[in-house]
Order: sequence, then C-alpha cells, then structure tokens
Amino acid sequence: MSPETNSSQLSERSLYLFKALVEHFIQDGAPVGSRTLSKDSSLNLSPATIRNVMADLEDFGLLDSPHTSAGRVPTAKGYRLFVDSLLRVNDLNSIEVEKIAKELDPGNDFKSLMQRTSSMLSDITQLAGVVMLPRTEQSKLQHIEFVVLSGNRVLVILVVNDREVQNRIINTSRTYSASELQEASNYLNDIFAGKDLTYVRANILDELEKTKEQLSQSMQTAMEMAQLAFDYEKSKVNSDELFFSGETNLMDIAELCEADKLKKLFNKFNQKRDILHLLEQAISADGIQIFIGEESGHDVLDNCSVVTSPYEVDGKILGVLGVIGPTRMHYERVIPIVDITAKMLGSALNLNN
Amino acid sequence: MSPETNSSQLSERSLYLFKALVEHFIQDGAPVGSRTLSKDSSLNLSPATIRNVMADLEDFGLLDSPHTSAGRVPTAKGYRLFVDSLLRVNDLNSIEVEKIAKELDPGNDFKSLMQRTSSMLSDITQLAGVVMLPRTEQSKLQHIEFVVLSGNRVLVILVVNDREVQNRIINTSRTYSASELQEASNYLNDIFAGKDLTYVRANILDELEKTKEQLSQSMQTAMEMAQLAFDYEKSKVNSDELFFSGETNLMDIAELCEADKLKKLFNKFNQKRDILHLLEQAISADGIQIFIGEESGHDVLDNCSVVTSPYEVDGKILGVLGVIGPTRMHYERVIPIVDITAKMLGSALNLNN
DNA sequence: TTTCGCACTCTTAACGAGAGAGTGCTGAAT
DNA sequence: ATTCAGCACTCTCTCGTTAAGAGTGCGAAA
Repeated sequence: MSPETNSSQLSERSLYLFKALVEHFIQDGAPVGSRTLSKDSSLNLSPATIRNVMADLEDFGLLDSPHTSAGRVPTAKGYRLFVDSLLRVNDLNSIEVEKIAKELDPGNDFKSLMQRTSSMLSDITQLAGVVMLPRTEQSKLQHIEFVVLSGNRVLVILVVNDREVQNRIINTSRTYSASELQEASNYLNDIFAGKDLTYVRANILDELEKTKEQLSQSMQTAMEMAQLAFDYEKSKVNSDELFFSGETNLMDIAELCEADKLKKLFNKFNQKRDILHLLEQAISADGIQIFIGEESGHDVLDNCSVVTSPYEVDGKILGVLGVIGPTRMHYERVIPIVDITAKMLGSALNLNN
Repeated sequence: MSPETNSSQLSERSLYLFKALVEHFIQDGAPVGSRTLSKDSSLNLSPATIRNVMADLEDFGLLDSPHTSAGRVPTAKGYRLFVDSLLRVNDLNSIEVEKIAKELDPGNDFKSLMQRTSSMLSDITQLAGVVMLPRTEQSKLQHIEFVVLSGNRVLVILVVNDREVQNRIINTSRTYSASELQEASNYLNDIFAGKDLTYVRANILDELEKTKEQLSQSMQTAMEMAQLAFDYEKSKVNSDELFFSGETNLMDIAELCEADKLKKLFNKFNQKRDILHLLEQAISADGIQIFIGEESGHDVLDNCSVVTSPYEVDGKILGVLGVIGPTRMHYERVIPIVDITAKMLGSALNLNN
C-alpha cells in the first residue's frame, strides 16, 4: 500500500505516463484520455497501448475515471505518489525571489508582517494564503505598565516575549493615581519581569500574602492590579492567530465553484478552528508538508490540497505558513514558493530580534 | 420624478397593490403575476384589473417585467418608494432586543466590541454585517511610554483618545537604558499629554531646538525618541477601520449566486475601500439610511441594498454600522435591527467612558 | 508486446414539442 | 367609467429524442 510498493511494481514507462497524465490534468483540469496522452508523451505509443497502461494504473488506485467514456483523473493516492516521488520542483526565477523578499521586509509591526506574508503568498500563487502564529505556550513577561484612563478604568500594557504587546482595560473599584500605579508597576516589574506568565499567575496570590504582612500601600495596589490584569488574561481564549488572504482566488477554481461547497469552505475559513487544527499537525513536520484532498480529514477540503511549511528562527519553530488550493495545483511552483517564503520569513524575523 | 409626485399621482389602490407586490416579491424572490396578487390582496379584484394597474405602475417606472410572460418585479425606484413611503416597520420583539443587548455587552476591548457587533448583525439578519469606526481626525495624546526590547529596539506605546492604544517598535542608533527612557517618557508626557497628535508632530522640532540649548541629556533622548516615534506614525496609512462578518450568508442569496458576481462582491469586501466610501456617505445622514441597488454607485452592489445608521456617543457621531444584503431583503425587520443596534452600541460605548 | 479495428458506453449540445405562467387587448356587464 | 371574462399570444422551462464526440475495453493481428 505504501508508495514505494506501488512505484516499484510499476514499470518505468507506466510511471512516466502517469506523471505525464497528472501534469496534463493539472494543466487542463479535464480528464485526460489515451489519445491525448499518446500525442504529447514523446514516447511513441499508440492510444491502445496507453489504455492498457492506464488500466493498470487504475488497478493500483492511482487513477480514476469519472465515467466510462471520460479520460482518467488522478486519485488522492495518485497525487500522493506524484508529489512524493515523481514531482521535480522548479527553481524559482530570481525575479520571483526578489518579489517575495520585497514583501517580506521585516518592518516593525509583527502582525502586519504576517498579514503581508499571507497576502504575498496568495498573490503570487493565485491561491489562498495562510500564516499561522501559534500562541506560544511560553510567555515571558517582559514589562508591565499601567495607564490611568478616565473613570475608574486602568489600561494595562503587557509586553511579552520581547515582541508582543497586549493591552487590556480593567475596571477598578476605586480611583488610582498615576503615581500609585507607577509604583505598582515598578514593583511588579521588579519581581515578575522575565518570569513566565503562568508562573506569574500562579504566584500572585502568594505574593499578595507576603505583601499583606508588610502592609505597604503601594505593594497592595500593585497586587490588586495584577490580579485583575491576569484574571482577565486567564479568561481570554488562548487562541492561536491565523492570517488568511486570497480566499476569493478559490472562487475561480472550477472544481470548487459549486456555491454550496464554496460556502462550506468559506465558513471553515471563518471559523478557523479546523484549519488551525490542520496547520498544527504540520508544525511538527520537518519541512514542506502536503495534505491532499480528504487526507486532511476535513471533507470540506475534498478537492483541495494544503501545502505548508513551518518557519523558524534560530532553529526554533515559530509557526506554519502555506497555501490552500485545488488538488490540481501547480505543485512544482507552489512548493518552492512556500518553501522559500518560510525561510525568508524566518530570517526576516531573525533580523527583528 | 420625486417619490412624492409618484405617490400622489397614483391611486390609493395602486399603491396598496404595489406594496402587496413588493412584499410578495421580497418573500418569494420570484416575479409575481396578476393572478397571485389577486388571490391574496384581500381587495377582491380580478387578475385582469390588476394587470391594468400593474401596467400603470410599470409606466411609472416602479415595476419591471423580466420578459413578457413573467410576473412583475420592483425596480430600484420601486424599492425607493416602498421603503420611503409604504413600509411599516415592525417593532422588534423583546426577545430579539434582549439578544442584541446581550451581544453588546461593552466588555473591555474596543475592537472586540466592534467585531461582536458586526457578528451579531450578520447573525440576527442572516446577511452581511458591517461596522465602521472612522479614524478620528482628532487624536489626543494621553500617554506615551517606552519599553526597552532586546537589540537596539524600543517599543513605543501611545495611548490616544482615552481608549486607543498604539504600539510600534522603533530601531534606534544606540542602546538606551530603561531609566533613560523612563525620564524621556516623563518629560514627553509633561509637555505633550492632552495635546493633539498633529500638534505634537508639528512642535517636536521646536521643542528639540529648545532642549538643545538646555543640553539636558534626558531631554535630548526624549526628543530623539519622539521624533522616531511620530515619524513612524506619520508614514502610517490613516485608514479607517472596518469590521465585516457574515459575508458567507450572501452566498445563499439566489440573486447573487452567480460565481462571477459573488467574486467581485467579495473582492470589494476585501479591498474595503469602496465600502468605506459608501459608509462615509452615510455618516452624515441623520439616522437610518438605505442605499438601494445601483444607487450606491458601485455596480457590484447591483442587486444589493445597504441599510446603515450612524452610532453616536454624547451626540457626537462615532461611526456607522449596518447590513448588506439583497435588494429584496426584509426591510421591515432589518431596519429596526440596525436602528436599535446603533443606539445600543452608542450607549454601550457611553458606559465605557 | 504492441497495435488496429470495432462495438459499446457515456456525456453533451441541439432541437422541438408541449405545458405552464402571464400578459395585453377587446368587448360585454355592471 | 370600472371591472372583468375570454382569448390569442409570448416567453420560459422541462423533457425526450437525436446525433456527435470522446473514450474505453477487448479480441485478433502484426
């Protein structure tokens, strides 16, 4: 059942023809018949011979025919074999590499970089691009700051992991002065800076006990504020972040243009949950990973493939990015694009550090 | 040409029938014929008579027939008359009001409130919801704060207008210490807090000159940082913010389900520009405003209507929200929903202040 | 093993007929 | 003057039929 078994049991010629067929299908989207294949396969075989070969390939589960008199179409298994063993990936020409590099100018805003990356991916592939930034389990608190707003509201600013800024507004029971809050943040920064957020949450109560004994007003304030701030944090859904773009490109794809399917697909994008789940699988993969059709386990992605690659900084995987398109996509182009984008995003982020 | 002229020239009965026809069409989406109308119009007229009336209405440009033997369909002008003079808006039942109120729980996060409002709108109407928050021309700087990051990077946090937080990272030529930056922010807060951002930008250079004379190191630092920070701000596109949701609901609408139109529409949503422009027109309107079909000037919105209402706090208009759907939408339901949502969003924001 | 020829299957487009829906007009009834 | 029944007419939609086209599978020949 493994691709190896298949490819070894199939003759060189069969594989050559299979490859030609898949390429042809990817190009046209129409089932391809023996006659067509005979014409452009360069080995001079008659349609009849090719039919025999195709019958074999069908037995192996690599091809399928929609009906008796349509040509053959690759199955998911067929695509698998194709991308795993047959595909020769093109090198990107330098113009495209330029283009990618240009879009990946690190800039200053983290989210905007993710968004731009996703846009660029969809733009350059004419498919849907996606960039995931998983919520880091490890959140090192770097700095905490309070700003008094009008009313009894206080703005809490948390700087986490040297790049991420979280803002939240908390309603307090009484009015605090700016200097009180300044003291509070100084105190909190002293004891908690550099610590993990979960650690902070866990140890706030203990600290609160300690400070009670010492009875310092400023410390009391600090602790009250901190509790409010981190309670809020706790209640917040710890959702990963996902940046889509170019969904509309998928509307052009013939295979998907049934309104019904399209709607389901778009809903999936909106919910994000399932897509996230899919990408999370990819995060542990070593490099490019390709999900073909139903392989992903989501029937909405029936005729879709997802090409992903994790991106990393200093050997540490930060997230996953990729492209979603029809199974019949130009893998030989998409794969190097995703690959190089992941690498370049990695180094762009590295620069940022 | 004005609706008044129309309605005064048309008999009571004609208008009654017209209204019945529009309502029927909104319900079914199919052209409605004389026979159908005769059955459920309660005034007992034969189809033949009704045909005469409909011919008149067609002459007035209120109705149109797709072809000889299909029934009649309201024109844009017809819808205009309908919503302006004929429509009787339903009161919302209290359950729905409850539901809206629940979703509009102010919470703490501004953006999340906008997003939730938009979701709620699309959810409750089964159409696309949209909330616009125009970039306020007036941006009063409330607080500025610097945080040292690793490398020569400094995080600048700007609190503006008592609710909005802007973060940006700037790369500096040398390393600054935390205390230096603390001093700098103290200084900047002293002179610039409460001032308008444009004022701040304009006066930084002047201040820089002053401080040069005084030669205080900390002030020098402050000015350098501020320049960097506000230069960045300047370069940033001052785009309004737009929150969409429920776009996929539109895929169910028969009138729009041609893949081509749908794609164009979705692209418009993504670009946001045109939609923003449309909503900006609505911001000066007094209350509910309805754009019908091509009236909006965007041919993509051919079969769409946009129902909007500005929302305000303390009599000051903050933004616009609304619903986008097919021309043939249930105005009598949608209008009060948009209306009440705008009011409730206003008071939710008021609470926040 | 390859190829040719042939019968067979299935899809698609085109055409025409018939049903259904709805109109406009005319002329009679109210 | 309205209203309305009757009728011819128009247009769309559906359905069955047909013919063309594409492609297969298989048996027999090279």
